[in-house]
Amino acid sequence: MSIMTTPWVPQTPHQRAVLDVLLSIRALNDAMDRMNGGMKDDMDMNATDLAALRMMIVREQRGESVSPHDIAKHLRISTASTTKLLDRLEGAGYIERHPHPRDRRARILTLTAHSRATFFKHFSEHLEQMRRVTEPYTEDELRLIGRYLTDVSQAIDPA
Amino acid sequence: MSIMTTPWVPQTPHQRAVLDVLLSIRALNDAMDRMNGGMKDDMDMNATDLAALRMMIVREQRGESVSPHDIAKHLRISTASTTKLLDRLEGAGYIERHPHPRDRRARILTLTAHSRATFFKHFSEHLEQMRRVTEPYTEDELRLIGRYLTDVSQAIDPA
DNA sequence: CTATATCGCTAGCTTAGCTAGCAATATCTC
DNA sequence: GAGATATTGCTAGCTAAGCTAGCGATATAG
Repeated sequence: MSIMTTPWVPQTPHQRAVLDVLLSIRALNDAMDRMNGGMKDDMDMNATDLAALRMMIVREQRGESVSPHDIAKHLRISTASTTKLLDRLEGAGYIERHPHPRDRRARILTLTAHSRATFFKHFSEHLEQMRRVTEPYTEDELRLIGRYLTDVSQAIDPA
Repeated sequence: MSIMTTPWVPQTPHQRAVLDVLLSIRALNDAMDRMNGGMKDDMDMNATDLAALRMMIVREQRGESVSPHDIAKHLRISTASTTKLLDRLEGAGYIERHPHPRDRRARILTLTAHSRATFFKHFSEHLEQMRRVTEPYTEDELRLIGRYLTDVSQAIDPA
């Protein structure tokens, strides 16, 4: 059985360490599921809408713009579902739809200040706990960890 | 704005490093959203059912048993929705409902071999990529990373 | 032993995702 | 340029998945 979920038995301490890290990533995924579940309750929002918000926050941080199509691709839902999702988010004052400057079919989506504030308000408790466990590490260690996390993100989602 | 989503401006290189790590965790969460979206498509399954499966796999790895109630709490859905979810998973041959040995009201849920095999089959490509980026790190580095990831999981979801 | 709480379920309602298809616009091909 | 084709986001109507209310069976507290 274990050979199915984790396809090899580690032969060396290094392989064992690799496996442990991969397992801890799965556990982290699971913990994040739970955190997202909690936020969805607290913000009175469904899981998909919250994931869309999270995606927009990440994109904004990178200085990238977001279109309805981007949301659909990211969440793997249809563009029709995306329209409804955006209606909900816009109705609740979380986002705004703006015309694209060059393509008159397209829209540019932006977060409202209210959206960022609300998201942060509900995320801050978790953030505080995360900061608490992060701070004890040295700068070099943090750089290593940051690099690894970025590597994994890219491995998981090359786009 | 940035002061809203990330409530402080780092003053020292160490604080900057902490912030970078926290941001990369958010990016990882985002990448996992996308990975889960892909798997849900490939396995022809909805996001919640897949999250339930993921949770059961993690619990199994820890040697813990899972009840319908555990699923409801984990995913923050009602027990009624959980019953339907379990009907779907059972119907598709992913799980089995067994009687609890001591409590005749309760059930014990188990994964089928088919379930583990299917999950792994669709997860393996991502796993391979993750292993590829993980392997170059030294044993000591991996232990550090593993420890941090476990810390963060616990910080996010103490239960 | 009675009273209360818990477990998982059913019934019926509501919400959110899907397919099909459209108008408007952009881009490709000649 | 002109016509064909592709893309963007939307509406309409259907299907699926979550919710509340409440139930029978069983366990536990007083």
